[in-house]
Amino acid sequence: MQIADKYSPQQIEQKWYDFWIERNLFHSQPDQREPYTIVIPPPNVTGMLHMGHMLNNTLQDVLVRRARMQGKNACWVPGTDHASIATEAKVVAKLKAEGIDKSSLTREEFLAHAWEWKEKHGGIILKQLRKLGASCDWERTCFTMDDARSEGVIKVFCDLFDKGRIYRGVRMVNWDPAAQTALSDEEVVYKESQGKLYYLRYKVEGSDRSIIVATTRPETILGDTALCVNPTDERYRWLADDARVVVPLVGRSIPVIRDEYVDKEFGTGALKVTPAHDVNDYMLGEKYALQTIDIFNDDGTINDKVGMYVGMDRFECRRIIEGDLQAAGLLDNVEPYTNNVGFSERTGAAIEPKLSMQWFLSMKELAEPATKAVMEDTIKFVPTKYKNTYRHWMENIKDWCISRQLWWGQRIPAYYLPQGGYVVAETLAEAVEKARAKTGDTTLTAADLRQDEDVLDTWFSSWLWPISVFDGIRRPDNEEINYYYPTNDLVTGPDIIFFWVARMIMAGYEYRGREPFGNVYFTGIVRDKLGRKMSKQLGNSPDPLDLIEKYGADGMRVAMMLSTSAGNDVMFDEALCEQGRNFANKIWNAYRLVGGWNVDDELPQSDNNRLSVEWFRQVMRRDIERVDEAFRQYRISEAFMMLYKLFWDDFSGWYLEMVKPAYQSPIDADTMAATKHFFDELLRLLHPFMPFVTEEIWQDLAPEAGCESIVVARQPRIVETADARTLARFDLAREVISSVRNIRKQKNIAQKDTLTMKVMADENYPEEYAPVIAKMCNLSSIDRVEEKDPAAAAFIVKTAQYFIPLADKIDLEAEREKLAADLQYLEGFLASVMKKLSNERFVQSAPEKVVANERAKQADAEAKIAAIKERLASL
RNA sequence: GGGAGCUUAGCUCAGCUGGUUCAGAGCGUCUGCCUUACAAGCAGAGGGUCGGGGGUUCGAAUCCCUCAGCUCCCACCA
Repeated sequence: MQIADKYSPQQIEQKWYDFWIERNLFHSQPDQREPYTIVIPPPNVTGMLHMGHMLNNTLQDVLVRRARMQGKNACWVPGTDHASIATEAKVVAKLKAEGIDKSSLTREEFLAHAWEWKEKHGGIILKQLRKLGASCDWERTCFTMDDARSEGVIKVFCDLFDKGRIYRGVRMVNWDPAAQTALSDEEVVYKESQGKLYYLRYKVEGSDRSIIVATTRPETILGDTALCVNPTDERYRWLADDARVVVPLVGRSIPVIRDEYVDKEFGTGALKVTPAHDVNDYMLGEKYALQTIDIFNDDGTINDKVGMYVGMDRFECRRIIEGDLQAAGLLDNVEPYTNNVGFSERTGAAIEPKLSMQWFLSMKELAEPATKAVMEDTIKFVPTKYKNTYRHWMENIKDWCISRQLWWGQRIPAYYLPQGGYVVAETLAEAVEKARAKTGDTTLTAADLRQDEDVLDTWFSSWLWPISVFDGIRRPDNEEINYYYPTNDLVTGPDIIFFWVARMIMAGYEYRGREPFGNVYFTGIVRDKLGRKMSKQLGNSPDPLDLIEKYGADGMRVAMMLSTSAGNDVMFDEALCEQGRNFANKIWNAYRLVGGWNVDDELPQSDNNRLSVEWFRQVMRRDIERVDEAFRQYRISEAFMMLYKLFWDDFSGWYLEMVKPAYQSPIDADTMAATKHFFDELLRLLHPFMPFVTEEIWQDLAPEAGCESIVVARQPRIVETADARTLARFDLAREVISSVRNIRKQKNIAQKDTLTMKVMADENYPEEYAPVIAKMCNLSSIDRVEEKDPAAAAFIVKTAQYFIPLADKIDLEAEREKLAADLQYLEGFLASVMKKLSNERFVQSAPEKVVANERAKQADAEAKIAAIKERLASL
């Protein structure tokens, strides 16, 4: 076989992905096997693949490929999310660039544009996932706004409405003036921002005194309907109980109220109350029956309620009003001030608290079983620290504002009646029926009904995802949902634990009566190697597709595995991709070696080869067990690291070197068969992590007739635990080999120069490995001797002494120094052991095992010391 | 303001309920090698008083207290 000495992923990855797809190897349908299911966290339909997706989807693919190779019916369901606000914002921007204003379009026209955009840009991200090697069942690709999912959403809305869980009402909500929609609390991110604190002068009516009020938002004086001080505040004792003040510039007379809510320490201890534009002020307004004046239009400009600054943007207004207050002598002071301002997660606009009519979902009852599920580990969180976060949120859960003033999404199925009131129904026809029943007016037709303009929050569809992808909402008893639900593992980021994870759990219990998944693996955030978040502005976010192009998908996946541990942030460094690529190349070259061997059927298996094979068999057993255990604990990168070392060090560095025939010499059939078997097992173990290079080699290795791909081959399983003695004895041999190499290096003797070795053996001499030692060290002979050889380079492993006769090359002084250093260390070590053993309290209180071990250490150290002293004396 | 977590080699991290090789791994660094699988490699080496201080214990990286620094989540006093 003539193959390149460098592995070229670019040439083979597409080939094998196509092969897998042609054979339909990722497709799943219910059968007798145990199912293993993952639903993808649906990325935004018009999104692009970023490093976070790479991490997340690599992990999912590792899990699903491994499950598939364990003989489970593995099903990974892909799909995308319609991402209401984000997508609508993109479409609006695109139309604007074309000179089309959204407000000039009808709902239907706008949606036509939006669907067009979705068809054009939608699903690119899923194509990109194929480059990574994701083994999704593409036939099952879903979209949160396709017919099946949308019908499910509407059905759930109606159901929850009928159950009395959904209500409509006027509440203070987070208003995004850019998107012009309400947002849920979770969609608001608070950031510290540099602002000013303005001290405004409110003149007291019928007095020449005034009250100074500190505020960060002077423009909201237009909506002031009261002034509030703390009743215990001495500074305001002089105010009459029914005192009134005049709003600066506006001239409106407002009452002074007294409430404990006001913090005397802040500013001047006086608070202006604007019930329409501040959550706390709103509560005060309710409590004291204050007037509510909403001064903003939906886009954040000033409306005409007050007749001042009309049409001006809120921030512009703030600037102008500052000047006007100054000019009127009503601005006492301005100082810099840092405060937390809420911004829209999607559009970045500063949130405006706003009173408006919205739909809400009552959460308390839904939260109960969902909280329990996680706290009692029916659903396991990895890492467990997120249980606390989860519980805290669930126990303080607020009702969910589910309506959005957008067009891109599922329209709320509420229909308003001409005579007032409304009905909620899954279809228009049903709505007409309900309307007739409700009003008694049998002449009502569809044309008389007006459907609510709002759509539902995107998360109101994604919370159903683990159910809806199997059509379990519309057809709750279908074969698929019964088979695949609950899913097994969910891999996602902790940033959407409330948005998504918690709500899926609630929906799971509400609509299936049980958990939607068994385990939730939280990944960290991908950062650059300096620890900064990846962002477009910083330009520190590499394009994953470029990296795949450069290092191969396997290299990329390895980079992800090397940099992650559950729940910790990922410090990504391109050097890790390089390491991944190098590893793929290592595997490739190991195969070039083995593939190039010629078998001689007549050749008997040498002791060397028999020993090597037996040793490596034990190594495999030991490591497979360790890898299994790591997977059980979801320590996935640790599992990978074990395999990395197993392949690179034990297999390539030791085993292959041990059995490698001399140049152009043949190998015996038994050893070749064993080596191929090991290689096959290693490839299977590595396949979930590195699907492409393993398939490429595995196909050539062809270990299994009738199995078309490593994708559906089985993971190696151990039937017997590793023999610890074999492993321990080999470790001694390995130490001998290292020692000889050291001598060669010190004396500058090339590997090709043959040496001989003498051993003063005891039970710590791994004699059975003599052939291996001889081969690895290029020794022509290993002889047992009873006497020391003073004219040789010597070393000691445990208590056995080894001598390499070197004629004139020994440096006695150097050896003496080294022995003296060893001696000193060992004596110190022995002293510390003796100190413990001579301590009665240690001997009494420590467990027997520990004491016995200390005694063993003592004996061991004493024997070694004796050997070294002996050696020193002979020099 | 409330809560959670982190601090171990130059970097990224592992060290589970205190006691074997408890001070580790990978990468990087340094040294020597183009030895017919692989220089994307091989053989070696150096490197940390486990953030500071105190305590419990025969024994602490591991448990407790305290101080310092960092990160995240929740709340949102204008």
